[in-house]
Amino acid sequence: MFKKEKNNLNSESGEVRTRVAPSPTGPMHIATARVALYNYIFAKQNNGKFILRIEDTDLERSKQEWTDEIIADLKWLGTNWDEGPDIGGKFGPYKQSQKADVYEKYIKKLLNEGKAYHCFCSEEELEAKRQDQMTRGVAPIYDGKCSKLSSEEVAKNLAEGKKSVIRFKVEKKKVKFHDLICGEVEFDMGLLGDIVIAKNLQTALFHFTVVVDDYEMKISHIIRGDDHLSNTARQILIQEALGFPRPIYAHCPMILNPDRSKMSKRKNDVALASYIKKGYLPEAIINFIALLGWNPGTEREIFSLYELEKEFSLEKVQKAGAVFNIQKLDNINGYYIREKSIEKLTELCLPYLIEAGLLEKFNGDQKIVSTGEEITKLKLEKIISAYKERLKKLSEIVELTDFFFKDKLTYEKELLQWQKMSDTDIKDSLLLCDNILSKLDDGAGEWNIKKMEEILFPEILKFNIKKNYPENNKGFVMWPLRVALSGKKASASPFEIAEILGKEKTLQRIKDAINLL
RNA sequence: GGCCCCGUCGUCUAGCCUGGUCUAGGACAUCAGAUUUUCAUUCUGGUAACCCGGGUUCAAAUCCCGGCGGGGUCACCA
Repeated sequence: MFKKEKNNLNSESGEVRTRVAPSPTGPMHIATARVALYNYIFAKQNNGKFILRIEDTDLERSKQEWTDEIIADLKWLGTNWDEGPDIGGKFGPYKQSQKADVYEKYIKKLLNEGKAYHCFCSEEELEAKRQDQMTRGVAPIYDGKCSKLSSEEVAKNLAEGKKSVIRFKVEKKKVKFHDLICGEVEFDMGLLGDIVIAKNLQTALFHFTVVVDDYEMKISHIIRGDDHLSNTARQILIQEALGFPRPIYAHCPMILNPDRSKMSKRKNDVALASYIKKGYLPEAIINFIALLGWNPGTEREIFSLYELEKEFSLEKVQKAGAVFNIQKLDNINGYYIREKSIEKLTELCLPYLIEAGLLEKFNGDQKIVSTGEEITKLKLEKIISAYKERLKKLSEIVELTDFFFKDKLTYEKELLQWQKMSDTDIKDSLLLCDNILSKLDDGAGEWNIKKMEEILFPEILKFNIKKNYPENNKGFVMWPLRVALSGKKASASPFEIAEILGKEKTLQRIKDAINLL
């Protein structure tokens, strides 16, 4: 792949204005998030404006709830838009559904100038023709039948109320345009049929509304997905017919499934909302999607949104699609989790613990655990702290720490076994823990990790000698203790857990384990 | 099928424009080791790629041509 030639990224004159134009027909796609990010950053670095436009012309499929989700998602990412209708002092999104009159004006203009025409072909008729073309191995395009209708026939059909759509006459010529990412692109429009730009005067369709809105919103740069590359030529033709200036285009490569097809919900989780729910941090998502198809040309990989505004450049965006690699996302997310302060991380984890029913309600600083017991903010922070390094995503906090919030633990007794210990050995080991740890004076502040190590470690040595275990292998005591306290084979240090659990609960759990044997 | 785009480790990529410094660099994943009571973190090391074939050249991942492969798009969706 060759480097794109350098471009003056600013439009000829005036302000840089970019937009993201999702359609609210489902959850916001992760690819939309990336396109939004690129548009946002590009606008920021050029002192321009970033705009959100909801493309809800398809009334049947568009839903307000999805619009709400798009808004929430964008805010979550931190890619706020700079303009829009006033909604209680804040910027709302522009919505195409509210602009029918504007589109109608332009549709009429094209109709009057003979650049568009009414088409009375039925969908069945069209479908049949398409099938025929396909079987003959020709490109399935509209034959332009209705463009040949006389104005009398059209008037007659219209008067009869015959169902029609409005088609744009596609000029049979080559359309060439420059793309900031793809370079020079050329399409032969002779290969395309006349496109439907509106179902009727009141209902304009995608290709048309995009062109009109980008003009009316004075969009200077259109940064969007690669899948729109071939749409661009048609839209340029509509622009020309309407006498609009041509914006600057930049088509980003697709985000791919592992099999290299366009990332789709059938093969992947594509909704940004679902990543939010799983507990990915906005910093991580931003960083990760920015890197999907772009890199700074250095070996640096960690970027905040603010830093991206400084470093990002469209020239360094790849032309090839990029596979969405969840492992890399997890890695970056883990990094940002580790970067969080304990206070902040605890706050972020709280909703997950509550949703899982581990924590019930708040009582000022005290949180009520599902068992009815109260837990202090400090203790909660200790729990989170113990698991900070193990967290890849926030939702994992539940399975990692649930045992802190339960009364009784359930686990297989086999789990208590370290190497080839017999039940008696395990019992002896646990009895040792019970015996030694119970000596610690809780009231005197002795119940802490340091003290536990101090008194138990020498005893482990003796225990190992007595049992003929390798002297330095603390596992013969620590492993059964870990399982007794957590019920899990992977956990934080048993002492760390014991300290958080407190003396009473710790000893109780050790006894519970002994009873299992 | 037509048209368009793309092709460096498994994945994201640096290098390509301006050929030699590339025995191809980094990151994730993976493997091994260190630390450790487990997992994780951290650190060290390893395995692993220029799609193929021609051509140009003293020299090609880099330039040219041809194949092959992958993807996108061809709606009264966006």
